[in-house]
Amino acid sequence: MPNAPDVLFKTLADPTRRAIFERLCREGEKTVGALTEQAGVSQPVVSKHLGVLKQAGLVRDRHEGRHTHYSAQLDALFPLVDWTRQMAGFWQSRFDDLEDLLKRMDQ
Amino acid sequence: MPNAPDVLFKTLADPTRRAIFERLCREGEKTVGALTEQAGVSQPVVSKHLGVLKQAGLVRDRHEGRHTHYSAQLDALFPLVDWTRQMAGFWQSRFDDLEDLLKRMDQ
DNA sequence: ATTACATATAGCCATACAGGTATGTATTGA
DNA sequence: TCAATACATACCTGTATGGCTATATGTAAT
Repeated sequence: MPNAPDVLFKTLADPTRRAIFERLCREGEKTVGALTEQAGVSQPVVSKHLGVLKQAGLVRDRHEGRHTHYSAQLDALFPLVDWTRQMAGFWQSRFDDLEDLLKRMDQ
Repeated sequence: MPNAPDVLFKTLADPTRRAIFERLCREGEKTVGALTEQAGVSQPVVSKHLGVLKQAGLVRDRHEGRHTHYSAQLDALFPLVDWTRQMAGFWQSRFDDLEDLLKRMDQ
């Protein structure tokens, strides 16, 4: 049972795949063909990466005739932000604990 | 030439390794032995993961006799925060562009 | 109907890597 | 000095997966 951060880290760990996602963030909706032109890999590979991104909720697809338009779903990144915040939070609270300890020792 | 987000995503993509890092964030400095007890994998595997985390700058080690204490280096997460912010920023600016366009069309 | 085009799927291959066991290297203690 | 402990390294193995080509599917155009 992979949790949200797990899926996100795994999905974004591949440079090619992350580059596709970044481009969708920067430039908005794009077709598979347009993405393939700059991806440096074959069209089937791009399709596969888009499938993984979609599975992770990071992109949406919209069919229009024989074209498929993909766009980034930014809210899917929230678990990542949340995870980072948690890590920072743990860090901070341990720091607070230390401060508390030092204060108590000071008395 | 892997950039910072690349290394971080790759390093944190493995659940076992990320769990080790999370534990160091939550509970602070720990020895390899202590980490191994709860990691669910053998000691050599834990050592290897710690090596990867260290390579990524996510942990520091401190030698004390025959013990090695590892601790999380939270600032190493910054490129991740930065990357997320960038993605959100692109999204936002494209949104602003759209708003601008609509405003111009409104006139 | 037929052809061209856009994308998805299937199947294959090579490589990366997480995990294991065995062993090496230091350091402590008897 | 010798045994025990703590960790790191070496080496092997199985599996996951990113890449490819070939092909299927579905849509537009002629």
